[in-house]
Amino acid sequence: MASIYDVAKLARVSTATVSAVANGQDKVEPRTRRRVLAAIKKLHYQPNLYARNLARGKTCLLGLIVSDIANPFFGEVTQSIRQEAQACGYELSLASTQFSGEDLVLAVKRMLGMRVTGLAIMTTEMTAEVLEILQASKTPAVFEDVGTVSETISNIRIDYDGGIFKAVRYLVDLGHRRILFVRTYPESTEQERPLLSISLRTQAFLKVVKQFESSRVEPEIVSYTGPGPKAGQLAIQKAFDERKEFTAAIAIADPVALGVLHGLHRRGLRIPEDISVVGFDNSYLCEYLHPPLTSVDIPRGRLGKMVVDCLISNIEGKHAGRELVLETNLVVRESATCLIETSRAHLGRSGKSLGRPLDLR
Amino acid sequence: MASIYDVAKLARVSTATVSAVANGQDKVEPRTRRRVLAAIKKLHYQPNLYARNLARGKTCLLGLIVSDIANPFFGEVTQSIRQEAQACGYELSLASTQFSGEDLVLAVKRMLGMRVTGLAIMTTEMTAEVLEILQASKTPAVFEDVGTVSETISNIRIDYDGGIFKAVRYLVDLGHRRILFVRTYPESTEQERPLLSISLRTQAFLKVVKQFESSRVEPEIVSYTGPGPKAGQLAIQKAFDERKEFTAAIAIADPVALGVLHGLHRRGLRIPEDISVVGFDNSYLCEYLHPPLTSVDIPRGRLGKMVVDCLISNIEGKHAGRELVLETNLVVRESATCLIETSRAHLGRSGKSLGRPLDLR
DNA sequence: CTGAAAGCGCTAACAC
DNA sequence: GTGTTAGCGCTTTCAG
Repeated sequence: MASIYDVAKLARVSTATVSAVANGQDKVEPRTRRRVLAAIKKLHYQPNLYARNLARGKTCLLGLIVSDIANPFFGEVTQSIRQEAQACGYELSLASTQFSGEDLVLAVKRMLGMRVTGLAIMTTEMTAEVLEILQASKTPAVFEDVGTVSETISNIRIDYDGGIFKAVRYLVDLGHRRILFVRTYPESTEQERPLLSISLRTQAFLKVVKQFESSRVEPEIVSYTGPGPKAGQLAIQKAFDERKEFTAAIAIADPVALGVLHGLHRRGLRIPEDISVVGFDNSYLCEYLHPPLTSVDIPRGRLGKMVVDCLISNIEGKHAGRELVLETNLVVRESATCLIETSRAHLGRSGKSLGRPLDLR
Repeated sequence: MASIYDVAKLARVSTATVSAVANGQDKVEPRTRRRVLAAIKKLHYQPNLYARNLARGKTCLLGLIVSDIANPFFGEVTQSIRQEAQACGYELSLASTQFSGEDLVLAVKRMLGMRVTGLAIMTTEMTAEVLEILQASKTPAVFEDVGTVSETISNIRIDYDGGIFKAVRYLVDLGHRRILFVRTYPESTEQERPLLSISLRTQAFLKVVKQFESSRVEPEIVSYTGPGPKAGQLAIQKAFDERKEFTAAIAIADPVALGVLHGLHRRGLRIPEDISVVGFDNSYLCEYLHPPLTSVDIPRGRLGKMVVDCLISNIEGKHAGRELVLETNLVVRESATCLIETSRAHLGRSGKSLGRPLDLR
C-alpha cells in the first residue's frame, strides 16, 4: 500500500504537506492541496494508523471489554457507548471474554498495548491481576459493579436493590408471598468464585425480601449452570422437583426468564394466571413474548453516556474516579398478575387454574 | 507508560534482548531472561502495539464489519469468527455500521488503515466506493451475499433458495397454499436501493413459489420499515388491513417472526392452529418462543469457519477469491402445522378455529 | 505556505 | 547469546 512518501513524490511536495492535507489542516494553499488530494486518490493512500498513532503519541481511543458480545444487552450498551464516544471524538475498541478470567487479562493487556485513553470493563468476571495492571498503568477505567474507586478507577453501580425492590413490591402488592428467584451461572464459572453481578442481584433479592418480612414474604432460590434460557428452563424444573412452592418467579436476567416461561408453559402452566413472572434487563424481546414480560429495566442509553462521561472527565482531569449509580425501573407488562388463591395449580392439583386473572394493563 | 528502553536499562541489556524475551524467543540465556522478565514485571511494561506493528510491517489482524452488532445472529457469527481466527493466530477487529453506507466506507478505510491482513464484510448495505477501495488495496476480503468474486475478493452465498424451498415445501406438504412472506427494511434504508440480502430472500421466495405453481400455491408479500419485531407486527396488521388471505407466514428473519407471532396473538389468532409461522435464522430464541418457532437455520459455526478459511487461504496465496455456498436447513418445531380447511379464522369468520392441529414433533 | 529532519517504540538483520 | 543500528510510516517542530 502506498505510503506518505509515494503521495509526496507524486504531488511534488514534502511529506509534511501531505500530512497537513490528510489531517485537514487549513494552512495549505488550495492549489497544492488539490494536487495532494489528487495524488491521494490516485494512489488510494490510506494513512498507516500504527505509524500515525506512534508519531502522535496519543490515541483518542476508548476500550470496552464485555463478557459476551452475543448478549443483546451488551450489544445495545456497546452501540450506546460507541455513539457517545464518537460524539466526543473517540474511537471505540471492543473485546469479548466469554466469561473467562484469563481472556479478561489478555484483553486488558491488549487494550493497554493499544494505549487506550480510557477503558470500560463491563464483565461479570474479574481478577486481582486485572486490577493491579490497571492501577499500575494509570489508565482511566470504569467498571460495572465490580470496581473499587481510586484516582483513575470509577465504578458504575447498577441499582439492583432498587430494581428488585420494585419488582418484589409489585408482586407483593399483587398478593404474592412465595417468590422464587431463578439464578443461573454461565458454564465456565462454576469453580471460580461466584460472579459478582450475580451475587449482587441475589443479595439484593435477599435484602429486599427481608424488608417485606412483615408481609410474610417467603423467598426461594434455585440455581442452575449453563446458558441463560436453557438454565432457566432447567432451573424451573429443578424447583418443581425440589417441591419448592411459589406463585411468582423473578429471573435474574431476561434470557433466563425466557427459559422460565418456556419451562412453565411446557408444564402446562399458564402465565400469569398460574404463575407470575418478572424478568431483569428489559431486553427488546420482552415486549414480544407471550405473554409480554414484565421486567426491570436497566437504561442502556444512560449507561453508555455515564461510561463515556466518566472516562472522559477522568481523562481530562476534571474528576478523580467516582462511584455512580444507575437507576433501574420496573416496566410492567402482562406476565404478572394478582394472586388468586385457587391459582396454585402447580402445587399438586390440576394443571388448570380456576382463578381469573386481573387485567392490570 | 514504560518503554522498551526503560526495561532494557533496568535489566542491563539491550532493547533487542528485551524484544526477544517479550516475544518468547528461546535464544536468550535463562539468567538474562529472568532479569528481563523481572524488569518487565516491575515496570508493568506493555509493548506499544503501534510501534510493534509498524516495525513488523504486518499485522496478523483480520477485520469484520457487520451492520448491527446488537443483532444476536451477528453476535454469534462474530464469536465464531473470532474463535477461528484466534486458532489461526489472528486477532479480530470489529466494526458495526448501523446499516449506513457512509459508516461502511469509514469502517473499511479504518480497517485498511489498520492494515488488516484480511477483511470480512457481512453487511446488508454496500456501496461502489467500498468495492473500489477494496479492489485497489488488494486486501483479501470476503463478503456475505453481496460480493463479486475477483482475485482477492470472495463471496459466501447463503443458500436462501434452498432454505426457503424447504420452508415452502414443508408448508405445502402440510396443505398450505396461501403463503404470506413478511419482509421488513431497516429504518435508514428506505431511500437507498433495497438491501441485497432482503431482495435475495424475497427473490428466493418468488422463485420457489413458482416451482410450486402446479400445487396452486398463491404467494403474498407484505413489507414494513423499522426494527425487526416492530415491523413484523405492523406488517401483519397491514396484511390484514389489505385483506390478504393466507394460512401460513414466512418471516424474512427471526426478529421479524417475533413480531409476526405477537401481532397474530394480539389478534386472537392461535399458532399454529389458525396460522402457521416459519422464521429465518434459527436464532437461539426459537426454541423458547411460544410456540417454539420453526425456522430456517443458517449454521453460524460453519459460516465463521468458512469466512476465516476463505480469507486465510487467500492471504496465503493458496486460492484466488472464490464463491462458496453455505447451506441452510429447516428446523422444525411447533409453529407450523397441517392446514385444516376450517382454520381460516382470520378470513372474517369467528376468531376461533375448529381445526385440530396435527402434532408434528 | 512549504520543506528538512528529528523522533515515536519496536523489530530484525547483522556484527561481535 | 547479546548488542548495535537501521528502518517501519507518520507527525511535528523549526527554518526558510
